[in-house]
Amino acid sequence: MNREFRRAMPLLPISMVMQLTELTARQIRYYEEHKLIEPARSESNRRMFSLNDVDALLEISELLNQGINLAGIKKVFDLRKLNNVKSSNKISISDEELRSILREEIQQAQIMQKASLRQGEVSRFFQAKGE
DNA sequence: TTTCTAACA
DNA sequence: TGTTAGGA
Repeated sequence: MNREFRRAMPLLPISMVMQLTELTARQIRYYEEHKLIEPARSESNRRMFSLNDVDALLEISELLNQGINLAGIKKVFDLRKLNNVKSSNKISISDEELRSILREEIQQAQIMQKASLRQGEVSRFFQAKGE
């Protein structure tokens, strides 16, 4: 149980995490606001990230690129916790179920994209009608 | 110099 | 999300 301890050790300042994840400070802080990560704080209130935080952020950007929104990512993370909490509690959620949910999230994201396009067309229509 | 919070032409 | 102000 030493590796876990090291991975959870807050060591990196936000500047390092920015380079490691290619994310902007704004994004990193934003994800923290939404509880996707919970970096520790130094005595001077500076965020101190652990390797676990870096991994989480890398995964967040991946899922984001796949079209999933923060709410979806939050679900995926929460489900994973619920699934990990104290050894794989016998039944809990299977890997297959987790992937299934992830698939649905991606689908929903695609649907939302199409919806946005339609909304754009609709708004253009009204603008044209007004002009 | 670096990072923090809050806020928005 | 970007960006910036103002403080630590």
